[in-house]
Amino acid sequence: MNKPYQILIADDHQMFIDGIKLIFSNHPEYEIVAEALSGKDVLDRFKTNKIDIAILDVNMPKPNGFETCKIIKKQYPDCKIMILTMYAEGQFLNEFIDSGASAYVLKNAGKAELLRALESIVNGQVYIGKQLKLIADVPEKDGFSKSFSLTKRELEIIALLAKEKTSAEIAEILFISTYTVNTHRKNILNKLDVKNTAGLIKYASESGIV
Amino acid sequence: MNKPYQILIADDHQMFIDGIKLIFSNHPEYEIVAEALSGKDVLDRFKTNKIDIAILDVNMPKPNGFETCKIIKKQYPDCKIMILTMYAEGQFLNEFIDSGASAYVLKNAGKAELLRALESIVNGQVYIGKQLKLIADVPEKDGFSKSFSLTKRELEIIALLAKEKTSAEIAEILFISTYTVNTHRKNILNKLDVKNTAGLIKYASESGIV
DNA sequence: ATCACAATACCTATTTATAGGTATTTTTCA
DNA sequence: TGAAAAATACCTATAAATAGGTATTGTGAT
Repeated sequence: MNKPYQILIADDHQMFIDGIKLIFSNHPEYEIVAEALSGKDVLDRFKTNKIDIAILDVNMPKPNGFETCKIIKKQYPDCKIMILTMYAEGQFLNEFIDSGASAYVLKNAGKAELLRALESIVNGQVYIGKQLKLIADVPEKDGFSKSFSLTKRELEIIALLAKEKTSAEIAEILFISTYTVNTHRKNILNKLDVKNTAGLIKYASESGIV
Repeated sequence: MNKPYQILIADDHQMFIDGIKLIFSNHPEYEIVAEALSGKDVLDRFKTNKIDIAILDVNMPKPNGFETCKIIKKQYPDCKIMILTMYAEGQFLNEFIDSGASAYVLKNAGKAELLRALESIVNGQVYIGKQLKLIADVPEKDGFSKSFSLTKRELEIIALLAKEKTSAEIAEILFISTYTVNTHRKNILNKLDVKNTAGLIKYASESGIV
């Protein structure tokens, strides 16, 4: 086997770092050689360790994930970087593209997706978490660029539809008019280019947002 | 109707117990007659209650799920036991078989699977969660995969619903009456214990049917 | 041969979803 | 601050789904 990839993990919560370490514990192709609790920490670790892949939390203190990423990329252009984020916020997409990172994944993505993202990275590809792709205008790599972006509200409504709620029930839960819910549903169906709720739920399920 | 099955739930997190109770709240065929927060608790409850089915968390304190299970089985061989686990860990499979339990299900399995597992149990079958079966290489004895008892026709209709077809379209494709399609849909919703097509497609998607 | 189940079909009533609009207010960002 | 995007709301009409039934025919297993 090749030498394992040397990985740095950075997050301001030690527990989260431990969780990630656990995932890697039975994956000898990756070796965690450094941990950091802040952006400044990360840069220090880079001075003493050889890092192949850095996994950075967006919401890290001092220089945040994206800022840290840019600095690293300038000094160590060969290092691949994965950005982890807590919430599916679309506005960070531009920052992500700017930062030069190779992967953008939700924290609650689960083990399988984390490993898939790493695999993409080591193969020189860019990986964007499925949930994040839904809310961002990301061109699909296979020519057909399905370009849509679901808003926060639309994602809320999808989540409730997946819980078998009717428009009227959703309206009550969100304190808005049933008319509004139906408008949102109309827009969602158009954006995702599906014909009905069945298609919508199937799409959402496959994309990992429900 | 027959007398409801008397159920005990054991988990060291009260919130989880409450969640399970909610699932049963509109299933009068099951009645929760006891709760326990530890293995020792469970054994105490057995002394005062008649229990038909015990639902035990693996990671319970004192005697854990499997140990508790063995003790119960020795004293109350007629009691059926369902073991719940947080993670899809294969190494517990042997313990499960040893323990004499009747069902082994992931905690995040969802309502439908929980109910299906219970149905299997009361029919004297052994049920192993789909995700667990995948990692455990359990031979497909007759009855395992059939436990959710969807008919061939019902599966066809689910597949077409996932392709965004309406009842009328399905009727045309299958050369049957729309009435018949709707009857099937009614039966499917009942069997899977979902409220509408959204729930149906979500379930089908999670189960790998579509 | 009979029994259970699957598949079929029909009926009615009600609820919910979809499709076509228009239009105002609020938020976000350049 | 001004434009764009998001969220809101309303209206109407039709299509579709859901829920409650009942009932007949085919089919495979004991």
